[in-house]
Amino acid sequence: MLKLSKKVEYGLIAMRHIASVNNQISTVKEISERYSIPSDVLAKVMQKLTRGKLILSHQGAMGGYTLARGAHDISVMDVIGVVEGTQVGIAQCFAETPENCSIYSNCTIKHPLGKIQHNLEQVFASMKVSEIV
Amino acid sequence: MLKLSKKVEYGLIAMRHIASVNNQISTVKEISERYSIPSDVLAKVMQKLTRGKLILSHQGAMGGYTLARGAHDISVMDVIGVVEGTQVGIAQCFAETPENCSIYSNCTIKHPLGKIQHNLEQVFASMKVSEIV
DNA sequence: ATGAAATAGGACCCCATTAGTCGTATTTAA
DNA sequence: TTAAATACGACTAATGGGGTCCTATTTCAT
Repeated sequence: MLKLSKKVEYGLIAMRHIASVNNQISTVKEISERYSIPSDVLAKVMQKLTRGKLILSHQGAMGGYTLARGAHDISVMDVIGVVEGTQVGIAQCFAETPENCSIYSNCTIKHPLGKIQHNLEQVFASMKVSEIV
Repeated sequence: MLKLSKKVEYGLIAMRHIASVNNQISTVKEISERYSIPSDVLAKVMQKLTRGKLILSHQGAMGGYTLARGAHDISVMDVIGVVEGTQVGIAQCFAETPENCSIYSNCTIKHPLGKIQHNLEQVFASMKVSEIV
């Protein structure tokens, strides 16, 4: 409950890694071996980060990834949002299909949860990749 | 990802309900019908809240539950902590068995995640049952 | 030109956790 | 003594997270 997914963890580790080598090109192989991350899983995460424009991919031999912008300009929230297609939602009522919640119409805690949700987002948004040391 | 469990939602709804009827005795039947919550599930949640000393149980006919202290003195964090036996941990490294994490020794984001974890706890701790309107 | 090294991405499976159900025992007011 | 309530363990079903496998595509280097 309330746990980050491995995908997000891997994404953060990878982003930090690239930043830590001064944004020199880094490969999935290199990162997955360095941090003991299953390479197939990491590969998919990198592809999502690419589609989300947080990193740039360089295809072909000698290829790899670099950051798309400065590490101070990418937040943990950005990574979460891109890696998980959906935005953070601590309850169904903040997901795409609120009606799917079994108690939606009778629920009395939607508004306070919304406030909590907002505060959580701020926590994630305030930490930047550059601060992950 | 990062979602509260139904148990926690049910617990919050129940706590709020009891507070909203001025702490008069409330039954599982009453609450489960009012909010369309499966009564067996709610019953177990109430038992956990009782064991966690957030509410008082009154057994036997005409029994039910009341709050154990003022609604201003019970936080969302309290409810989460009691309903989920374990504390909130956004990653394995903050659970009872950190070593279970597949990348523990090579992980570079333990410290920053710890900081985020702390901030999240503050968000949950700062909202009280009395504020759930 | 060709082969090797890299990203791109779909299909599939395993398993742990969550959510819910069922059955039974116990307590207590009327 | 009965009915209404809590207490609680055992079981099942559903969901999602995490991981593996396979193939295609791109591009550098020889």
